[in-house]
Amino acid sequence: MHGQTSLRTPPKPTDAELAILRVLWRRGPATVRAIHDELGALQDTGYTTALKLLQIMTEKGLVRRDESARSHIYEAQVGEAEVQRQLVGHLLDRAFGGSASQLVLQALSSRRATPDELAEIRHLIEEMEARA
Amino acid sequence: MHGQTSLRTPPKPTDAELAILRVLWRRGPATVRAIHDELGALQDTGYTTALKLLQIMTEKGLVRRDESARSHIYEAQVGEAEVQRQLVGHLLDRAFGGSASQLVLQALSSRRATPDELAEIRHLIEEMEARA
DNA sequence: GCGCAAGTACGAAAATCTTCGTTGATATAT
DNA sequence: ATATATCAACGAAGATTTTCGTACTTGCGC
Repeated sequence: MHGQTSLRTPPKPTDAELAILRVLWRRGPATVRAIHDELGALQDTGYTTALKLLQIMTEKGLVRRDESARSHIYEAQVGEAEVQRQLVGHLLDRAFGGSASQLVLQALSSRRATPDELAEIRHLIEEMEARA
Repeated sequence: MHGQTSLRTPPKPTDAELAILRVLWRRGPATVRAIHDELGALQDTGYTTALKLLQIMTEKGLVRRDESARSHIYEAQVGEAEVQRQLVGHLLDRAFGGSASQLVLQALSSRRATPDELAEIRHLIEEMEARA
């Protein structure tokens, strides 16, 4: 055959692809029209651009397509947490020499976290420390 | 006047550019030859590839070039922490909807941190909480 | 001085990513 | 049933990134 019906981990999504995945993760399966409308609030790209991206994402295995209806329904085929880990791991290697604490440090200095968030992170750390 | 002698923040470095910046951050100012040799341990690209990248990075303001000697000396013009914050901030927006705690969570599940690192992060959190 | 080694500059190819126009098919409203 | 709107497919242009090959320059050894 030819297409990427590979069983491997799908490639790292690009920026434009990630924007679409975020819509799918939030809204669940959707048509190109719905996705484009949702995106349109922030971006200003044409309908066929979203369509083309979704076709490419299907080949890459990032989304799955239900063609039973005239308006195809697209659904994320990669999980949000999975992709997040992939991207964080990539950044960790590329820019932080693998040091998670350095990344956390910069994350927290890059955005002021809310007290609730800080408490949440602290609990997470404490749990990990207890477990170790 | 033509080149980017802009006063603005330099653009986000690409992957290949970041690999070079990492060498410069670690070793300090260096020639193309030295950078290429250092890179060559991991990558397998030609000398002129590194040269071209450094020329482009100079235009972008990511590095500065001292042309006084025949072998030009390149030096990082952006700080490591600065770029790290830029990249983390970008990832935060693109993939985590701005939620630093979610990013920290995935960072720590993507790489197991050492007890020392965990303690370091916890102290950082406690400091931030005390300050708030 | 001459030739070789090492350097920079430049153009351009290859790969990837983003964007859209056009075409042809299908449903919908009148 | 005919016109209109909606949709998928496709090709291709434009942008960016990564990669070299080639040409030109300059220093150095002999």
